[in-house]
Amino acid sequence: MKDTAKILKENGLRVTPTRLQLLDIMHAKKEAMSSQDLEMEMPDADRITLYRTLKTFEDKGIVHQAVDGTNKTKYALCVDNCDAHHHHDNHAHFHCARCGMTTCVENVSLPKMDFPSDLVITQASIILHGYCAKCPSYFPK
Amino acid sequence: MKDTAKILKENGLRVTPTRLQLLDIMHAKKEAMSSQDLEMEMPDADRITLYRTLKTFEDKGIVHQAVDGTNKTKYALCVDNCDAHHHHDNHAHFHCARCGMTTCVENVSLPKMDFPSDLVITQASIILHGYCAKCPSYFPK
DNA sequence: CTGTGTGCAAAGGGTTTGCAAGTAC
DNA sequence: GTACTTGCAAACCCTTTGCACACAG
Repeated sequence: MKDTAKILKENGLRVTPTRLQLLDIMHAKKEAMSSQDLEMEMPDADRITLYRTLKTFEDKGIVHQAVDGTNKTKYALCVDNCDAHHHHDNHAHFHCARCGMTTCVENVSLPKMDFPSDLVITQASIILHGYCAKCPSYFPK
Repeated sequence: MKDTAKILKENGLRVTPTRLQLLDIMHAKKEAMSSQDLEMEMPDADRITLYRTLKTFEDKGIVHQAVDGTNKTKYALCVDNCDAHHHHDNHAHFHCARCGMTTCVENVSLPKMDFPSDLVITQASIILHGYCAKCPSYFPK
């Protein structure tokens, strides 16, 4: 059985062409993708089905939303330790100001900080803005 | 001249009731506010004018968008060192999972981290999720 | 066969645009 | 008076919902 199919089965989901293709694409592209990005990659798929599939995957903990400061909902595959009840999306997200690409940056973890004592912090995310390796910087140092 | 009016003049904007009221409200509330929040605070103002005013303020560097992970655009007054060309919104944003309130947390600065060397980082933001002082935690420690 | 998944149409919500009337300066 | 602002209507996304048909198991 293909890996992608296995992921679906493990989550109690039926194996359909659209779901397989969506998983394949998200696995191939390392970037976080918006619905529109995915729509362009999957011209044959129905847009509504795409929305529903993404929501289903999100509920099952297969994908998570990646916030990159653009106010566009983007999705990325979850790492292994996510499940339906709790997302562990503690890595940083990098957003390129030029090409708009968003990637997960695994090696940046949140350092210890002094939070205001009246706040209960359950999760912290980091968004990095800048220019990716393929895009020249507008403001070279 | 009122302070709020001065801000407008300094940015080459005409002093109008809507703009004064918007600035007053955002100054009074310390929280980051969405268009809908502002609309409720300003029942007399036209929604479209509100959108345009926010965009104008953003262009002039008077307000900035505060990303809090909710995919809702929220706005907050800029600190002094913002200008039209460059926002310096390096403080953290806290979002309460219960009441939805978003505030700027001034005292949390981004510690030094090891970023991937092929990325040029121009700005880093921190989003803190949790429960504010007014909201009891769902998961008490 | 049974329940899940899909596709189409339509509705919903937030945001932007065009244009004429109103207003700050 | 002139240019900037506003207000209304309409358009424009993006996303969700309803429902009948199709398909995986």
